Amino acid sequence: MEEQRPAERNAVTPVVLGLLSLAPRTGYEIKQVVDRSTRNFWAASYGQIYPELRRLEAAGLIAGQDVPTGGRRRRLFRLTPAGRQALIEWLMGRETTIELRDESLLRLFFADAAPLELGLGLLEARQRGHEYQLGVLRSLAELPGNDPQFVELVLRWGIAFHEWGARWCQEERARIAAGTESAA
Amino acid sequence: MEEQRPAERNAVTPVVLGLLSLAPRTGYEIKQVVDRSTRNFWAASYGQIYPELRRLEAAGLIAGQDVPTGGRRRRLFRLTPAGRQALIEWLMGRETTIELRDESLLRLFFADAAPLELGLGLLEARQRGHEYQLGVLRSLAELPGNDPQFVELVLRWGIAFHEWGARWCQEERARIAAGTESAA
DNA sequence: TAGTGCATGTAATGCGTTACATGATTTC
DNA sequence: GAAATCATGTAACGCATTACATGCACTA
Repeated sequence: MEEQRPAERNAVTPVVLGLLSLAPRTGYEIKQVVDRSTRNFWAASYGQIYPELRRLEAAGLIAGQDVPTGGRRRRLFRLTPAGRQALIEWLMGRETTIELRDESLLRLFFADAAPLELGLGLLEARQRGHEYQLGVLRSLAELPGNDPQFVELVLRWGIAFHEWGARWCQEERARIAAGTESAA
Repeated sequence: MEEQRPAERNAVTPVVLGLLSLAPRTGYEIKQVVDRSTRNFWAASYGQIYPELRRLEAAGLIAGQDVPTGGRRRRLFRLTPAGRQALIEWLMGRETTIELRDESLLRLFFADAAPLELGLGLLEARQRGHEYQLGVLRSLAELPGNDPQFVELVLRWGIAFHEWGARWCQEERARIAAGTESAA
């Protein structure tokens, strides 16, 4: 028996619909924008994007038109009303996947197996990682042109998160160092 | 031409080595511990753990012995000196993968496509998620028995992170609500 | 004219989860 | 004696990344 497929969304569906809700784009452009914006909390690759664009067009959620540049073929997609509806339904969705794979935390977790200096070094490296990301995001925020408020909100989240993370590492390093002194 | 494989580590290698550095365990127990500790930042499944245990034993990094409980077979693994060395080398490693897949942030990012109340609802839902995780981790922290200091450090990280995250959501909700009032 | 960027697309690869199979032991 | 838990193990599945193939356009 064939299953009914209401929309059959997958991991890239919301990214494609969402980005097209902000502006019409080609598959190539979608990938570029993802790499400069959502990549840090939601990645997507060509191998997902192009098949998904065809699927969503067949489902009537997006509409593509050929807009060649000279002899170079180019297909621009825009969101249809049905697509906007699907996006909003996803926004209202209940279940929410959140997954983290953080090797830096894993190293910290097992740092008791090595001398204390190694653990302190891990904390310092983690702090530097936060500070680096902070630099990237801050330069993004300083770029001219104002984003929609929730896009800007998420950028602010990233900045605040890395600020917090760097501070936390700093404080814990001081804490451990202080504990070592009194024990010595 | 056959490649030289120095250790051929994969994603579960450090978890297995690390957990066995704390205590000898069976594959089943490793899975249990992972699900109660590292799962939130580094997951592992049976399909990875059991093959990896055999692989690591063949490589001499861990040693298994049969310790049946009555007629139920049971194989306990412990770290060898070579395994401890491999763990420390991983701890000193330079490249560090950090990946996040956070559908809640993705929804926020695209919330401009819907009425403002929906975006505020997303922030509130995110805050509740943080508060829920906070409850889980706090009850973990209150459990008797003291963990090694870096294990405890990572638990503190989780608690501090969710405290920060909940506070951030709260503040941004207030911020947006204030902005709406003055605009009205 | 060589190299980079725009643009589309797919095949192969690798990996992790899910689901299932098996069987013993403990608990209610 | 039924259900839950301990314990091991693997096959199938789904999914995402990587890598490659193709070809045009721009620029140094």
